Amino acid sequence: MPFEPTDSDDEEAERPSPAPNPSPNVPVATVTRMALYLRELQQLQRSGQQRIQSSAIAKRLGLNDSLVRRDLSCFGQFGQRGVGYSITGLTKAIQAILGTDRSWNVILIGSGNLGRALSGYRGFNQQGFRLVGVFDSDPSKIGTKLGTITVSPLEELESTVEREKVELAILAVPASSAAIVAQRLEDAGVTGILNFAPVTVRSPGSGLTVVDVDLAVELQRLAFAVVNSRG
Amino acid sequence: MPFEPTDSDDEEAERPSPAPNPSPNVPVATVTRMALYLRELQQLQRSGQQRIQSSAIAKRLGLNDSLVRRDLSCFGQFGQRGVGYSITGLTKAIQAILGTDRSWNVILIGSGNLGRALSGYRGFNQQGFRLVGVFDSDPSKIGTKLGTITVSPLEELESTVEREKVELAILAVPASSAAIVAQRLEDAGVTGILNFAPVTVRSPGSGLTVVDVDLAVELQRLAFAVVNSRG
DNA sequence: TTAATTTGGAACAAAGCGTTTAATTTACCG
DNA sequence: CGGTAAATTAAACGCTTTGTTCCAAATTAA
Repeated sequence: MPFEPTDSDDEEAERPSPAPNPSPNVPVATVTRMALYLRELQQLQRSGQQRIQSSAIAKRLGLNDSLVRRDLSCFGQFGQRGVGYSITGLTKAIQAILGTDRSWNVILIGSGNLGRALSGYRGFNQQGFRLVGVFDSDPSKIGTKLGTITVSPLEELESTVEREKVELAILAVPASSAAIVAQRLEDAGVTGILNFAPVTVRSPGSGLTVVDVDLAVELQRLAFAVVNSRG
Repeated sequence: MPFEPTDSDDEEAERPSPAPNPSPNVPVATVTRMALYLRELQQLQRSGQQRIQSSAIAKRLGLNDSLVRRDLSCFGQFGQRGVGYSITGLTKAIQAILGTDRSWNVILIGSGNLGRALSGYRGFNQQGFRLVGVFDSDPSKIGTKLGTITVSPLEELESTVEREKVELAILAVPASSAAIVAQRLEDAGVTGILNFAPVTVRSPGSGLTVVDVDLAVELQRLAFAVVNSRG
C-alpha cells in the first residue's frame, strides 16, 4: 500500500490562512526572482565581470529592466545611478536578504533514491547549506555512507537537531510516513522543511515553514502547458 | 570551470513576453492546484471512497471550499449539486485536463546523482510518464543500467526522439551543458522540458515549453521564509 | 558645461486571485 | 407528500500582485 491517509477527515475545521505571505510588502514572486538574480550574479562573478546593469540582468532572465530594479528596491538601494550594480556587492546584499549570507545546518530524512541524490547535490553546499545528518528508519540503510555522512537511525533525530542546532530539514521519505516525521521535526525545533513527499504537510499556525516540491506535479504542469500551447 | 555563460550579452534585444500564461482564462495557480487535487483524489480512490465534497478536498489541502469549486468549474461541470463529486469521475476528468489521461514518452538526459534518482522515481510512472531512454555524454556512464534502462550515448538522442515519438525530456545535466542540450532537444522535436539545471533555458518564442525546478532556489526560498517568519 | 546613461521611486492600469453571495439542484427526514 | 439541509454553479466584489510608464536624481564622458 503505497499511500496511507494519515490524517482523519473530521477534525476541527479551523479557518485556513487566506494568504500565507511570509513577509508583508514583498511579493513571493519577488523572492523567487531574487534567488534567480543571485544565481545569475554568481555566474557573472565567476566570469570576472565587475559591474552589471539591470537591463543586462533582465535580458538574461527574459524579464523587464524596471521589474528587476523594483524587485531590488523592495529591500534597499544597491545600485549607483548612471553606473549600475557592483556584482560582488549585489551578490552579498541578496545573500543577506535571502538569509544565505551565513551557514545553515540541514538534515536529510530518507536515504532512498531521491535522498541519496540530494545528499550529493553540490548546489546546496555552494549556497551555504551544510548537511550535518542523514536519517532513515530502514535498518538496512543505517550505517551506510552517503558521501562523507553516515546514515543514522531515526531515533537520533531529536538529539542531533538539538546538538547541531539544526534549523532546516529536507524531507525525502515515502508519503505514508511524511506527516509523522514532519511532526517530529517540528517538535524537535526545526523551523523549515523542504518537502519532497507527495502529501500535504501543513503547518497548523505554528512557526513551521514548509516549501513543497512534488516532482510528479511539476511534470503534470509541463504536460498541461505542452497540450495547451498548441491549441 | 563549473559555469560557462553560453549566450553572448549583446545580441538583438527582443521584447520578452510579459506574461507567458500557457492557457488563457486559466490561471497558472489553478493548474498547479489541479495537480494537487488529483493527488488527493488518487489517495482517496485507494481508500475505497466513492464520493467527495469540495469542502473535504479543501480541508485536506488547507484551502477554501469555494476556491476548489471555482478551480474545477474553469474546465466544466463535474459535480452533482447536493451530492458532491464522484471520485473516479473527477479523477479521470482532471487527468484529461492535465493531459495525463494518456501515456507520455519521456527521456532523461544526465545519469548523475539526480538523474539516477529521477529514473527510479515511481511517481512518474504512476502518472502516465513512461521513461523510454536515458542519455549521457560521459563514456564511463554509457552502457550502465538504471533500473531496466541502459544509458545511451548522447549521439543517439535525436534518433530515439524520432523513433519513440518522445515529447517530454527531463534535463538533469550540469549547468555548463544545459543550454546546448536543450537546443538539441528542441531541434529534435521535443516540446516540453523539465529543467533541473540551475540556468535559464529560455524558449525564444518557439513551441518549446520549459518548467524549471532549481533545488537550491527552493532552499533559498525556504531560508527567506524562515528568517522573515520570526521577525 | 552639456549630453547620455542608469538607478530610484512614485503612479497607474490590468490581471489574477480568493472570498462572498445568490440561485439551483439533490437528498433526506418527518 | 412537503420541507429542510446540503452542495454545486455562477456571478460579483475587493484585494493583492504584477508589469509598465514616467520623471527626478546621480554619475560619467565628451
